[in-house]
Amino acid sequence: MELKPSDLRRVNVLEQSSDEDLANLLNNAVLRPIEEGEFFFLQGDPATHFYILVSGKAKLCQISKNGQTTNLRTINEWQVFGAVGTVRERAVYPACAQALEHSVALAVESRILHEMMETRPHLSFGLMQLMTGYIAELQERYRELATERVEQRIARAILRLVRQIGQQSGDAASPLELNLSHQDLAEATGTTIYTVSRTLSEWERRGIVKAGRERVVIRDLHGLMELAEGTGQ
Amino acid sequence: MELKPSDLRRVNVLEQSSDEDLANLLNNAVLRPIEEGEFFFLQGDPATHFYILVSGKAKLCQISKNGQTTNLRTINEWQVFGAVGTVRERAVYPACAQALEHSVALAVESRILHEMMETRPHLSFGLMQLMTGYIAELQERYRELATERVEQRIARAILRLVRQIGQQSGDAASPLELNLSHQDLAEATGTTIYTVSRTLSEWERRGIVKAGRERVVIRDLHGLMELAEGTGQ
DNA sequence: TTTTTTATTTGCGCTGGCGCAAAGAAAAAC
DNA sequence: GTTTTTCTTTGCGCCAGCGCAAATAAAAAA
Repeated sequence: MELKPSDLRRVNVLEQSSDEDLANLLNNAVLRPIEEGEFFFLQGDPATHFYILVSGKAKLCQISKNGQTTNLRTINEWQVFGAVGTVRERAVYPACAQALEHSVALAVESRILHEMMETRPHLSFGLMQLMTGYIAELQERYRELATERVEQRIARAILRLVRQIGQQSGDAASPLELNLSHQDLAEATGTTIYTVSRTLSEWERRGIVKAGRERVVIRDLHGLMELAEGTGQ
Repeated sequence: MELKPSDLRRVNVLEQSSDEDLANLLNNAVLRPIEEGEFFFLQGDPATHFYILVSGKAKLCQISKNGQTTNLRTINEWQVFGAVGTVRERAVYPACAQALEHSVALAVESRILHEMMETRPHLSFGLMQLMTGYIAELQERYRELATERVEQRIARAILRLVRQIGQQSGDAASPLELNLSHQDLAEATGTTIYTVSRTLSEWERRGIVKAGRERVVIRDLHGLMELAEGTGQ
């Protein structure tokens, strides 16, 4: 695979960048193909590069000492991740990035973007917008985890993914089918595969979803939204 | 109370700013005194201003529909909060800011800082450093909430506050006494006042802390750290 | 001082969700 | 095809933590 500078305009933060800048980024970057399940970087690694996901799908997660994984967010094509190093010298990644399928990311030296941001405010603003959006989502999910029941959190997680994918594909019609395992859902909502399974089974009985192996089909979007809102009880 | 431009250098982000810039900020700002329990802003309000806490203490929190409060972080003197509006037009605050005691904050028009950042990269980097630090903390707390027991989370919350205050006062000797109610701890760790009370009572029996009304004195810092690490079992 | 308010403690019962274990089902590898 | 691996389901027992209710204690107000 070969990337042209202009391809990078598909990245939100780089929309308005000049050809020279984009070429400069490419010159200080390498394409890193990563197999499913492998890591782009681990929590605690020196944040020497920031990444742009070129193809595939990945997730940001934290792994606790006892081996439990917590999903923080999913990363889709042309999204930036691991950008802490562009902001602070000798930073380390505060989470790990794992490929959910065979994926390719462009690893760009943090220093380069940092230097560019010195003179290109739109880059800083783009990155800050990413950060504030991410903070808002994290805060919301934190509150959910602290105050809501598992069923509600699973409903929200599914709807969040639906929105994310719909937004990315630009489709007006929501994709009512998701590829995600119970494991994924459990890690994203802070519960266990057993509880996810029981919850989905119950929903299937009620005609809200249809669950398959690593697949969830939404049958009653409205009903699911009610569950997410905690209405219904 | 009257603020001099140079006072603003106590704010991390503004350390390196020129006198003119600081004066400019002050000219577009007002001091807002807020009584204990009242709000600087609510979640969803238009983010027209960003704030610098001049005196007192505040917290960022979310309040869910059913009235439950979740504490996101505490804000100490000379810290910046509510800065989303400086990054994006027509942004709204993703959380609310509540005074924990009688407090005064400088409310600066978001637009001003935004304009300054166009030409002063160090401001952007300062703000981004705040954001990345906050993101790292949120991610960590999210994982804790998803994977750890209540006892461990309470221990961590207490230690976090100790570190925060020690860092702020610049004291080498940790302050082993905290002013915080069970309510605060419950909201910060996603549990209930009952469980906090039971946990502290148990710790008191074991000689780890001494609990009073809106007060926690740490007797055995090492023991508390072991609880936070999940060692001990 | 007394009264009122606010914070904390604790007994008690209950339940949401955990997690083992074992079986079933779908996919992948051979 | 068969075997192996991976994912899902479900019965079962259990317990961490919830939350009411009532008592107690400490502070604040009168």
